[in-house]
Order: sequence, then structure tokens, then C-alpha cells
Amino acid sequence: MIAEKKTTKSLILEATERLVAENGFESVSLRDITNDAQVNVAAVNYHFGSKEKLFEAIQCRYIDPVNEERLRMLEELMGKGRVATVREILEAFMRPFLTVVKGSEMSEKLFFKLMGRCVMDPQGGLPEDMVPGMKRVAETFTKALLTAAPNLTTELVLWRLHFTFGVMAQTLLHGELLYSLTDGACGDPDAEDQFQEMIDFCEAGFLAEKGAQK
Amino acid sequence: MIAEKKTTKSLILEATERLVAENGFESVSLRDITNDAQVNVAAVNYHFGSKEKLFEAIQCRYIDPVNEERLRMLEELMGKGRVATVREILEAFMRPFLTVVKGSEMSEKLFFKLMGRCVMDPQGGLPEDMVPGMKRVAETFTKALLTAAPNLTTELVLWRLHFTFGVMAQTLLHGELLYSLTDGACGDPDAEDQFQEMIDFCEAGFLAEKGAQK
DNA sequence: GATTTATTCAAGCAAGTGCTTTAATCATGT
DNA sequence: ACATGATTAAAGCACTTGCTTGAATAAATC
Repeated sequence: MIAEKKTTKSLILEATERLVAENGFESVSLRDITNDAQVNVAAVNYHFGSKEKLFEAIQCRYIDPVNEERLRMLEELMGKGRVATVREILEAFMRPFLTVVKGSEMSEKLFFKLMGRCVMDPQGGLPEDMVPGMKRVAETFTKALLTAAPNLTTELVLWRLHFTFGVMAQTLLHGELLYSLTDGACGDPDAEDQFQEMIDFCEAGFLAEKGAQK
Repeated sequence: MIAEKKTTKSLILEATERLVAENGFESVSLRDITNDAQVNVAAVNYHFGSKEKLFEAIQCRYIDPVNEERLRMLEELMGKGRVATVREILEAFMRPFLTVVKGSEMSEKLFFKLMGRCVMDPQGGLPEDMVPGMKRVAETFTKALLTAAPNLTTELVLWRLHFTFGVMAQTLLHGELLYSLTDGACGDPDAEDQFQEMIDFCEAGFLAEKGAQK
């Protein structure tokens, strides 16, 4: 469970998460944060060293647990004495966002936006110490997907994992944009619904024939 | 054909496109632009009114032609005396990026990144006068897809169009990230290859059964 | 050629940026 | 009660931000 006492440090973290989720990394200033957190400006540099390191802390705080849960779920799948299906593997890739948000104190909407920012806002690439974890996830899932769908090439799996990532990022970041752009015609599904829609879509995408047109 | 003489105004536009494609809207300053364009700072406000309006001009400059080409291709499809396939409709949705880049003076890589920024960087929403065009595209394509795949509900089409958008944005923006993250294992496909992969993936996604697991 | 009109330029303004400094305050153990 | 280290606070520093000003220049019109 990620939950602290209301120390200065945690106040800063929470305010930053809120502001970054709503406005993106680039447009949030130290003053924005410290005003929102009711805290002195110097506190950020005291506790985190710099604005950039604060942002790195924000990015790792939930992405790391998500990646761990991904690997855990996949490992569990692999130890079942049968070959895992593409669908199960994709579920292991995506569901951790739902799992981790439950352990956080944020609302789903805010949490998903924050994750979307972490995943999409380039702002000079991932924090250095997140790269190995991400690579590990990419490699492990690629390997698993290759055994689940042996008719696919490595290249194809990589591309389709890439696309899956796009579907996920779009949904995390703009889950509510669709609602507004269509004047509510898409309904107001909860996170689990959205999740199932994503799985349906990506599973089919993964299993597509090349140049399909069926 | 979008191509100007090297007037101050066009120099600003080109420099902005380059810098925004590489760094995103939020992190590009007026000085960055005017230094890069070898032009006086005041020129931006003289020719565009403000930084924000310059950015709006950047966004409309190619997105508008893309949307027009989308509608044109779709219309052409509909006038063929038979029902268009999902694949053809998706092609009409995505190919215009390839068409329009040919008419621009930018490299594919830069152009796609710029389009990705326009499509992904929220930064306070789309320019006001782009919203009707975007809505029109969304509505028209939704309707077309509904007739092409009558077993789908409106809600489902909206969601899957949303996912398709994510696939496209991800590929536009991070087409080369995949390459670096996998140490080149995904090959170095050209734009047309990427395009076909996207179509395969999204077509299958659109035609997926609910709760598939085949 | 003279007179507008459009454009470019150097300089600067007020506000905001990340970060540091120095002093005050708090908590802790002795 | 005192000393020690951790934390907070106010002020300010050097720099960048978007934008404006007023004069100089180029282009167009008469």
C-alpha cells in the first residue's frame, strides 16, 4: 500500500501527481506545486534535489509497481502447465493498472491520466533507472507472446505490442475525451468495461493474418 | 502544395514545425523559434499575434488537409455502388497522413512526429476552429463503419475508433522508439510497411467478437 | 520623387522560472 | 536544559518567459 502520513514530502508528491495528471509535466512549475501543497518552495529541492528528480520519483512511484505486477502475473500464467493464450498475456500486460490504482489513494480518472502522462509525455525520455525495467517487461512479454502465437514473427509481435501500447496509452490519457467528442454517445463505462474492450480489440489485432481483408 | 517562398512568416512556420516535432509544444519558446529561424523575436507577434495562435496555425496547417483527404477518400469509397469494407474505411482514415506528407517539404519522420504532437499533446485541447472538422470526421467514419460492420453497436464502433486513434498516434509519435527499445530487432520498415501493419491490426480489432478468446 | 504602408529591428518590461542562501524552528537524544 | 541534526521559511539571484515599444528600413502606392 502506497500511502504516507501528511509529511511535507508526501504533500509535495500528491500535489505533483494531481497537477501533472491534469496539466502534463512541462506545464507544471515548482510554484504551482508548492502553492497547491501549501509548502515552501525550497522544500522540493531539499527533499528531492531538483524538479527533474521529483518528476522521476513521480514516474517511478506507480510505474515500477505496475511493471512488477505485470511480471508477476505473467510468471503465474507460465507456471500453469499449459501454454498461455494471447488473451491471458495481454491481460497480464494491462490489468496491473487496475490492480495498482486500487492500492493508491487516487481516483481512477486521475491515476489513469497520470499513467498516461508518464507513458506518453516524452520530455526527454524515461528516467534512467526505469529503462531496464521497461526493457525487461518488453522482452518477457515478447517471448511469451511468441510462444502463444508461434505463427507470428518476432518483428510482428514487436509491432503489435507497440500498437497495444498505443491503445492503452490513448485510453489511459484520453478516456474521457471520447465521451466529450461524441456528446456522451459512447456511454460512460467504468474502468473494467474499458479494459475488456481493449483486450478484445488487441487480442484480435494480435491474431490478425497479414493483409487480412476477411 | 504547401510550400512558400522564404518569407519571414514561412521561416517561422518551418522552424516551429521542426522544433515542435522534436521537443513538443510546451518546451519550445519564442526565442528557440526565432533563433532557429534567424528572425527577430517581434516577428512572431507581428505575423501571428501570439505564441498560442502560432501553435494553432501549426496544428491546422496539415491536420486540416489530412481531414479533408480523409473525407474525400471515404466519399470516393461510398460512391462505388457497393458497401465499403472495414479495411477500406480504415485505410481512408489513416492513409491521408502518407498522402499529405508527400505534398509537404518535411521528411516523413519529422512530419509524423509533428502530427503525433498535434494529435497527442493535450496542452489545453484542440484549436477552436479545428473541433468541427474533427467531429465531422469522427461522425462520418463512425457512420460508415457501422454500415460496414452492422453487427457492431455505435458504442463499440466509437471505442474501437478511439483505439485505432491510439495505434495511429503511438506509431506517428514513437515510430522510432520501438527501434531503439528493441535494439533494432523490429527491423527498419518504411512508412508504407508500418501503415499496412497498422491496418492489419486495427481491422482485426474492429471485427473482434466481444469477449473473444478464440 | 514623395507619401503612405508594411515589415524588421534593438531594446526593454513585468512576470515567472529553477534553485540557493541564511536564518529560524522543530524534534531528538543525552 | 542543552546540544545536535533534520526540517521549514523568507528573501533573493540569475536567467528565461511572452510580449511591447518606438525607431529604422523596405515596399508599395500615388
